[in-house]
Amino acid sequence: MARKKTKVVYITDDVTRRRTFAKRKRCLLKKVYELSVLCGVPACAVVTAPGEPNNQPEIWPSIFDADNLIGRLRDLPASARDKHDLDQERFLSKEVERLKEQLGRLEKGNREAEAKVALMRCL
Amino acid sequence: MARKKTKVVYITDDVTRRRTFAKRKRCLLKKVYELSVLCGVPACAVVTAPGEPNNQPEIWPSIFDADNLIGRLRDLPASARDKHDLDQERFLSKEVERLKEQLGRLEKGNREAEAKVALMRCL
DNA sequence: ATGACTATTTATAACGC
DNA sequence: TGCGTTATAAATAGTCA
Repeated sequence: MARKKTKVVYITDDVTRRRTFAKRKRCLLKKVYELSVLCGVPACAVVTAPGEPNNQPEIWPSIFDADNLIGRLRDLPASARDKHDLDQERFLSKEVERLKEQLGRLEKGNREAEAKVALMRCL
Repeated sequence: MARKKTKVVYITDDVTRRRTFAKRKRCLLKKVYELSVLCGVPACAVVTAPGEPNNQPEIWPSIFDADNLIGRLRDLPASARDKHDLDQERFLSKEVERLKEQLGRLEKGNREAEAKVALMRCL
């Protein structure tokens, strides 16, 4: 994104990819930290590098915080279940549906498409 | 960070903080997406805004992926986490396996919820 | 508050060692 | 393979519509 505008596609050259990974990972975690502090909100990020040498997973703020935060979110719908069964039923059906789609994509090994779709949901 | 260099401290002004939150959250999720695609690595981010209006947690790529990724790291023995890594193929296989287990649990939960609703209709 | 618009600060791709 | 440096691309704080 500097000297030259780059497309968001997998970097095939090992050296370049590892270098980009290291740089961007660092900045990403910094951004998560800044957002968390500036806005006083819980946030976490996890990045791993399977298949790479020296693949320490990077987790911010910590694996415990991350696990805790995500676990809480995951359990939220469950706690609402007792009070709103109809909503919950709908929720579960949707989640199962989504998981099935996800499963299909994973089996095809099409993670990029999945990532794009996920991003579109967020933007 | 533009017009004026800002310190990384909690933004007390509600309007400013919410605006900053919205802008930065969007960019952050984009960064996670880019890193994931550029380097072909699993990554996730979670951001929430408790106490704010419209505080849907933002999770990328999805809560299941995030939970999966973090759970996997948590469950890994420290030695495996530090020294070695799964190659991409084994990684994907494991992910699929885990998703299938999750799918089974969800379906079970869904059946139970459906049964509950059906029961309520009779009472 | 929602979106567009800069002036600046940051992030970073390509180099250089 | 790793670090600095530098020229660009991106992000973004403040502002106005």
